[in-house]
Amino acid sequence: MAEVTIKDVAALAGVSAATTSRVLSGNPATSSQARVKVAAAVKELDYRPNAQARALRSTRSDSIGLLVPDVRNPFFADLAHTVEQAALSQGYVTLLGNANEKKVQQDRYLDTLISRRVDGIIVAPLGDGGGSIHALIEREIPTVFVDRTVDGIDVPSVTTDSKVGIRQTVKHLAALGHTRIGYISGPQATSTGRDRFAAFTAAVADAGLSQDSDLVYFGDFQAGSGSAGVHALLQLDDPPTALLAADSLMAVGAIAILHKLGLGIGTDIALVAFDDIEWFALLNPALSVISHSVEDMGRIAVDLLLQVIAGESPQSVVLPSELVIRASSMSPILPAASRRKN
Amino acid sequence: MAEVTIKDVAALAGVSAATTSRVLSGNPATSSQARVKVAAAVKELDYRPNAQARALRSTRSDSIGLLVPDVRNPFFADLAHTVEQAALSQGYVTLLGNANEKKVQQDRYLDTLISRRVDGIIVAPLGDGGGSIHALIEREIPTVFVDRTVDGIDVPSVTTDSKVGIRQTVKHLAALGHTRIGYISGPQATSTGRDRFAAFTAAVADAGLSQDSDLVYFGDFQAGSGSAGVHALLQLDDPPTALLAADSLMAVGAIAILHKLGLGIGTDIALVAFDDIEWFALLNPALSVISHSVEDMGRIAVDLLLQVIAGESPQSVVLPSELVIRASSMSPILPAASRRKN
DNA sequence: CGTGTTCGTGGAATCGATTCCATGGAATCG
DNA sequence: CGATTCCATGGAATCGATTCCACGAACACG
Repeated sequence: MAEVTIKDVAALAGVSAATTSRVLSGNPATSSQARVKVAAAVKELDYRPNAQARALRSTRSDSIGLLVPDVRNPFFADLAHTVEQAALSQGYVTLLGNANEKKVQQDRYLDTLISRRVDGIIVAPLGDGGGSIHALIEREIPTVFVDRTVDGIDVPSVTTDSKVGIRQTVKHLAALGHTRIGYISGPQATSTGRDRFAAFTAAVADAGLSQDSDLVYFGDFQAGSGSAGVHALLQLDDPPTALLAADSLMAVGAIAILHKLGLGIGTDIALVAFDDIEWFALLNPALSVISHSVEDMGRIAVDLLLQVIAGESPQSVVLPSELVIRASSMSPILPAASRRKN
Repeated sequence: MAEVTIKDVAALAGVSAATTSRVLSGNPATSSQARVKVAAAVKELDYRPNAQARALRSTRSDSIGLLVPDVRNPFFADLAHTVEQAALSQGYVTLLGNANEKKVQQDRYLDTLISRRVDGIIVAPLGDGGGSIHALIEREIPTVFVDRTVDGIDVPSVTTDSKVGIRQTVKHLAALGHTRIGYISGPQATSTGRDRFAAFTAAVADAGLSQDSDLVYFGDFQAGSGSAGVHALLQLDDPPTALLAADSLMAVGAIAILHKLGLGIGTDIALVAFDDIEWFALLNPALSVISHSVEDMGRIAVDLLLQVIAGESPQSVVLPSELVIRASSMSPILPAASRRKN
């Protein structure tokens, strides 16, 4: 334990620990001689303050927590990246937790983050307001929801307005002649799952398309359920001619099984995905997507959180979504006769 | 500041803080009555120990740091995921840092992690052994390198033996008739960049293929340089008929520009990428890859780190790599006459 | 020239938990 | 039955930094 402490620095600089601390924290009540002597001693000893001790006394840790449902989901990886960069530029370090789409793991991480006394938490929540999410509110720990929200819990949030993008998509598909659109939905236990489903239902009704409830498959935002969804939808007596997947991972699963079944995306069946991912444009055919800005979402989430930490009560922000048409949904529908049936 | 401390718990339970601490840390020197009373008080007050104070006194923080060069690189996102899960199962939380392929940011994060007194650090290093990497060693902070290493710095590591996979790839491409293979290399400032380049050079020589140095483009492991590399290689007087990209992001860049140029992957030009990513199999045509196990890498890195923390000196581990042939490199080479030239 | 500010500084208390040490009561042994 | 061991327990020191408070020197003003 040859740990260098503030006392060692103080001794070498020939001043007290109190003065050393003042110099290090930029307190103006210090003489220039003290400043240079301390600076020299710090350099000489390669001193790094113990963040734990500092946090214990000053009750701020200069760190925030970010809890995402799944780091491997490119959308959340991007989010982690932007949040982390934005936080860093404000002097905060980000502790990343991965709930792995499991409520118990979410609770486990929230507990840990609370224990470590992070200054605030950004979370894309899953489940209802029970468990540790509730504890956050009770302890008045600065919290911001990102991407998703939780009913009955009133904290600032940054979310996407999925209505516009989904309405555009349905209209676009209808214009190509599609009347039966299959929807691979997210879980109704998440706010994004519910919102997008509601938006889809409304858009389909408005466009006068089939509202057959068989056309909706409820997945879990993971790749596997995208495959399962396609499988189920294609086995209908009157299968859909276009598909909309409520997130990128389920779209990946859908693409995988469509390949396997030998169905041509964009020709045999149209496909649109929610969430824009760099690679989707590289697929052949390129995938149409409902795009929304991760960068804005991450940046704004950090902004809001810092405001909450500062004691303010910022308004929630809703970001727009927008359809980006690519080859996977460009061809007009084929006459029924020439379509294969699975 | 309605923070619940161990004293509150002690008071409610009718015992001292010392006893409460013993109960909470599972010290056997406690009576069963004390245990039940403390447990009840903890529950009643919803007490969470202050991890900072605990770490300050006990000099362990039960946390490890993971520093990756880029979270948005799916390979490192996967790595983050497995490391985090493996660490969690051993009772450690992971603090994720993102160097963003920048040495200054790497140093910034290492400093922060050192300040926070993490129990150990897993890092995929960039740059030479200077800066904060050096400080890690000097302070004898348990460190493990993952994926990459740093010359002259002797810490346990988990890396991939790229030789086998690259040799298989070159042999495979040669068998299809390719004689000029373009190589989009990683930066020579990273160990993986150097290793893979050396392996490629050796394999090409062994197979008796063209060793034209113009066939090598030096990129930076990011998508943009993949595009730039393809661009440069195709402008040669005698352009390559097959390409090998040294990581997944550069492969993504390569695919993007090949699409843009209207060149058919697997037909006009063969393409193989290092790093297996779930989506690569979904591309049309599916991408041939040199695959290595991220799961193993992450799990073993955590294993090694825990051993180092425990004071042992484990051996470094080298994992195998292997060629997975898919459609992007399956067709025999076309006769030169029928190939378009760019 | 004395009184009153201003200003840099050091001593000491403090944050919340862990842990050494001493204590007193119960259990065990000769 | 007295002496010894054992064991649960509480008091107090401790980890490393921050910050309140008081002190003394320097300076300005009347």
